[in-house]
Amino acid sequence: MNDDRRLRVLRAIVQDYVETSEPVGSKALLERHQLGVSAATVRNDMAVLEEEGLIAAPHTSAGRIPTDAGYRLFVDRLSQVKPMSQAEQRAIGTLLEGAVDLDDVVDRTVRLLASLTRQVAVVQYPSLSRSSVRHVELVPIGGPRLLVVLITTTGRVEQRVVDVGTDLLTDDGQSALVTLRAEINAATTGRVLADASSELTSLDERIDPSLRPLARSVVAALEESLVEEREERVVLAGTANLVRSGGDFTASIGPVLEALEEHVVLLKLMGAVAEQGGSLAVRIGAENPYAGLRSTSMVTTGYGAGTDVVAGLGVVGPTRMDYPGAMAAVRAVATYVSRILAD
Amino acid sequence: MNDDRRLRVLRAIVQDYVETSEPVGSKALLERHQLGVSAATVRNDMAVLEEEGLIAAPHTSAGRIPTDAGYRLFVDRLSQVKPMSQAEQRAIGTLLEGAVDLDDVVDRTVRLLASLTRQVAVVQYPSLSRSSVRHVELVPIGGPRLLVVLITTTGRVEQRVVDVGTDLLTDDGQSALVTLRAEINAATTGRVLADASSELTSLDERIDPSLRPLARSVVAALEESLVEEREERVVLAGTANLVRSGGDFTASIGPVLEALEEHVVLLKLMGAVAEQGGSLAVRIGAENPYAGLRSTSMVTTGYGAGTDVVAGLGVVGPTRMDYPGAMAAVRAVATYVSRILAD
DNA sequence: GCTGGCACTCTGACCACCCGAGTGCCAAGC
DNA sequence: GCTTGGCACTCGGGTGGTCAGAGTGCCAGC
Repeated sequence: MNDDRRLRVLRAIVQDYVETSEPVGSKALLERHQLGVSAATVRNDMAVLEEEGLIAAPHTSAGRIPTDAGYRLFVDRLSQVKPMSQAEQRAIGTLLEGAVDLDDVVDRTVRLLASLTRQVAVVQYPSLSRSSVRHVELVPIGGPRLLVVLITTTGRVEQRVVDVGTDLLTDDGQSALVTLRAEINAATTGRVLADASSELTSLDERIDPSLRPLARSVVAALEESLVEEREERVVLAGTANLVRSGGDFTASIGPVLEALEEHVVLLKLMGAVAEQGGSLAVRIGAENPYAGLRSTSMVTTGYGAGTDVVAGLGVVGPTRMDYPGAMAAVRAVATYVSRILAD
Repeated sequence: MNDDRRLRVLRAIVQDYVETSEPVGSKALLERHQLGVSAATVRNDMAVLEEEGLIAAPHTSAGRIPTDAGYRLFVDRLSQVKPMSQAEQRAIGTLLEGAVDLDDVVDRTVRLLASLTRQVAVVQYPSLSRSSVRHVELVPIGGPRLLVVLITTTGRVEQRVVDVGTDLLTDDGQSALVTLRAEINAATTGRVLADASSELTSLDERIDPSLRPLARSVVAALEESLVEEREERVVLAGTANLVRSGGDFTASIGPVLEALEEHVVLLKLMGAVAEQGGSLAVRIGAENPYAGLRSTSMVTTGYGAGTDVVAGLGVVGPTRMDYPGAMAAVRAVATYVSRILAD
């Protein structure tokens, strides 16, 4: 009973504080929520909550604000992700379906997420290493030069030009190419890039010895494309929301902006999420391993073509953030993007 | 004589204000510059400069700060672009030469520019419409499906898949492709994209009638790639510098961030510069047509492969900005990037 | 275990004050 | 005719005091 009400008080405090961005006192709470008890009782509850480290008072005679632990409890047990309205769902769908290519999908997604949540949105480009091979193409482009094209399930296209040493425009060259192309596609199509890479190394033994020199240069080029780390990219939008976000940390906005420019950091955070199976992850304040983001929270999730998680997306904002709203938006957007990438 | 000294005073004011970001008074000026006259004289000069609208006093008993017009005069007549040191030049060169592809070049460039100037750096992706065709490749990828690849002189690769209606893996199909590929490359290689596009439309008449259906689908796909507007992209770095930039407009940082997110706006501004021949352009404060950027200045220039201007780059910062330094950095970086893209 | 009441505390707003930086102007000097 | 030293004036910003309000903790009673 008692315990239960205390949690209701905590929830009310979080909600009010998120809305007003001012410390909330016992009286204000009573006015805005039907708690059915008096201010004094609420005060007692608050005292207990403070002892438990869930809320804190900036100074003696101000209201309370939730601590990181308070938000954590709120997110874990006191809130449910509020579903997006039909209209919002449709809006998301139609906006994203208008995209013409991968760049455009990512661009639209990040802007959409920023405007839905009024926070900073972060979208990771579909990661090469977690996507799989759709097709490999070998294109002779004059003399001994060959264009090796790798197309992934996420729509990304990587290409390399290699010099294979022998003229490819002869009949022999052509037929060698046809064989090799078939072999390579048989070995790699549909596989995750890492697997494809290991398949390729064993290809050498299975193939006709006369083709080996050619095969080796092509495989080398492909491996390069496959292990490519640098292609891990993220895109941001809505950084302006940081300053407008309620004067929360207007002062300390600098470090946050700096942290956001460190794409590597963001990638790490996204990556960690994607690993853990793609469900919604919330990182609150100091839970964040990176100093610059200690005063912020992140809501992230994985997305990908169909059910494979190939990248992450999410939002970054002040710890005083509308968690249910952000979680709903992040989840909804991820679902739609995944659906679109599946094509 | 008189006039001359007055300009020296203006220059001193600009320099001091840029450095200290505090209104500069007559006494402070004397301490830091050898003007050879007394404070009273400087005061008289200041009064005149104020009448001419080149400087202004925030309030009665504070020093003066330059107006937009004052900065303009400073940039036009009182400053020379200070050359970068040998060491800096080398650093720029080696950093940029390490880039592995176009994305990487742009990424490194924008970060470099941000850290050199400690401002927000903006780099436009080499614009498709102003670059030219390096090579067109046609790749059959099974059945009637054909991958059309367009490679530009700036290293950008665009591709489209088209369904041409007939099977291409037959002997007839192959030889048709070879012919068409040769024709298309002959017509387009080396041409600016717009020209290439018009060449293609006339190709239809010259080609063997039996190839026309095939040619038409390929040309249609190419045209799509060629006119592509959406590919106009910009990349930003150093937004954190905005807040750290001396508390200048810490309050009004929001609108600026918003304006910077409007990539279209930035593109317009860059575009305008590129048009006018690629020389260094400086836009000061209210000279800027976009409301959000009224309190900022931009230093921009064009760059491109060799001498062709294909895109713009520059920095955005407070009007109180180190113009000579920014101009030097922008120019130097543009030169190096152009050189690298020329390969 | 809840409630009303009361004394206490702290912040933030408001105000008055003063100091110092900086100005404008003037009369004298080169 | 420009330059200079001098002087009165102005105004912003910092300091310190006061006050009201919001909020708390605690206690005694139901």
